[in-house]
Amino acid sequence: MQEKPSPHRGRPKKLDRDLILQTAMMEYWSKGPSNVSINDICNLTGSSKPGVYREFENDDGLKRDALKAYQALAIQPLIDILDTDQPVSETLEATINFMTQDRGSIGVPEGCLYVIMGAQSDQLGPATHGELCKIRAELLAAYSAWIERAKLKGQFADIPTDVAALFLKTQHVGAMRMQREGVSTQTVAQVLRVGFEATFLQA
Amino acid sequence: MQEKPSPHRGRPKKLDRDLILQTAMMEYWSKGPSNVSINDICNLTGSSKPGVYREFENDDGLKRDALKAYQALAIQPLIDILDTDQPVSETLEATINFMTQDRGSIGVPEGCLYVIMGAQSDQLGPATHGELCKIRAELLAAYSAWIERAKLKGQFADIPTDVAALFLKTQHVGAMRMQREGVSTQTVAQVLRVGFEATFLQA
DNA sequence: ATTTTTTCGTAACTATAGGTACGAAAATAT
DNA sequence: ATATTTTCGTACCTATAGTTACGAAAAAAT
Repeated sequence: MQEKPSPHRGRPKKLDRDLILQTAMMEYWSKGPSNVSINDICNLTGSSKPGVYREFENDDGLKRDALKAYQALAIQPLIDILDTDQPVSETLEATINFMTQDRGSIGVPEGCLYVIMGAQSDQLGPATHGELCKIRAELLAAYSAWIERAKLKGQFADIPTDVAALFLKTQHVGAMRMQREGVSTQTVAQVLRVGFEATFLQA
Repeated sequence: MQEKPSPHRGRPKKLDRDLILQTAMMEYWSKGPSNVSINDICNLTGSSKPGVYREFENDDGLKRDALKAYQALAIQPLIDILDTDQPVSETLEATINFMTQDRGSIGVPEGCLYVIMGAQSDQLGPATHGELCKIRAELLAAYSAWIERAKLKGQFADIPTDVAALFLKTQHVGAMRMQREGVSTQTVAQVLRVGFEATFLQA
């Protein structure tokens, strides 16, 4: 574990890449990507503008990397739940719990940055857009794999896998949207349950 | 029916309010509200900028009125379908048909301006935001009333009406989102069917 | 004709966004 | 010490957004 893969020459690096990334992610998440400028990020982190551009190339690059950070923080755990081989009903419970967990208590904004960016992709650059596509594919793949496994257990309704995956993602996105609009956690969970149980066959 | 409630004095009005409104609505709808400037609207309609401001007060006012025009064009018909007293299965069919009708053939963009604006409300002014809330309330009320009627007929699952209304709206919004992302009309219809039939009890 | 009323549209203003030129600063290597 | 390398950050540039000041134009009323 090398502390510094440090270049042995030149002025030492001051810019804190990770601080910028975390700050950007949280700002985009809570205020919406279009309401956060590079200037804002600079002021919040004490970085200089050229520094940020040197590190992330441009606005698009910063957004893409912030989205990557978000995927690691909040999407991958969901995928992991879906990938875990456990009874169908337990996966459903775990998924609902994950989606409706209290955000305030863990110091994280409502909603989902991936969903927000997806709904505002008309204002994003090609790099961020590409990352969005990648995450969408990963999520759909995770849903599809889980559905296939549930089908083998005879616990999933007779619905084409691709359609079912889109359906589940619709519920997911809908939950994030409602959460952002201020619908109570309890209600969101109830709505999710309606959707998830619609595809679920009691063993 | 008075052709002109015309002011009898002053320079005659040249500005075409309706042309601006229709143009703005279509542009917002197809490109996203934040990708259409007042300048664009002026160029497209041959209006002058101060003219537009005189008529709509500001950007927010224009967006609000464009959204109103959209509601009359594309939301009210859906509410009318829900309000029509007909067998539950027929309402479901009509709704799915309405949501997945071919847009190209009737010269109208994919997706739904109301859904788009709702997903980008962090970039909208108070007037447009207020109109969004109004439409959301109208839609939820229409869904709720329909659900109550279906329940009386014994054709709706045992789900709290407010939860069911949010669930149906989730399907609606999801369909519009998928349509915008390029999912085929057929697939969107299939996904909608999964959701709608989940709440439907055969008579 | 002249005044009054209403609308017109050119040409500005202001703010902020993304983005960069460039010389100074801080470290190592010679 | 000097040269080399790397990063730093002030100060700027450009584009475009929303918005408006203001004098001209076109009609009706006097």
